[in-house]
Amino acid sequence: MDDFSAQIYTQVHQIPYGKISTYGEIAKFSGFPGYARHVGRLMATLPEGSKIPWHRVVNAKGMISLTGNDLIRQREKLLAEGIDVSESGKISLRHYRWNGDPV
DNA sequence: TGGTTGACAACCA
DNA sequence: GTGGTTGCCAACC
Repeated sequence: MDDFSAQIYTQVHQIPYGKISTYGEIAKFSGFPGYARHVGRLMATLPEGSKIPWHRVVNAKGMISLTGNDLIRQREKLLAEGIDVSESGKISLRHYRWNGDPV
């Protein structure tokens, strides 16, 4: 557990219910601008029982980058929080984007 | 050591 | 809105 992952985990954990953010923003807010890919890699390697709301993190286009079963799983979680997600995994960033403000 | 890959981002057509 | 290209940075092979 290095500082980078710790910061990312904390930041993602700060995303309030019903809100989402992008990989790039998460990285930036955590103090590591330009490390968007690493945020994605971190999410990909999260343990199943993790308390991290990884499903609230999407790419800059506001779309889920996953495919197949993983995409469905994330979409279901978001829908359960009241976030509108299209069948293709597209989200209305305009309304659900989190600006990084503390809860 | 060096080329490839990736849950990305910004830009352009 | 969608699809292709380029830039990034570390992990992976």
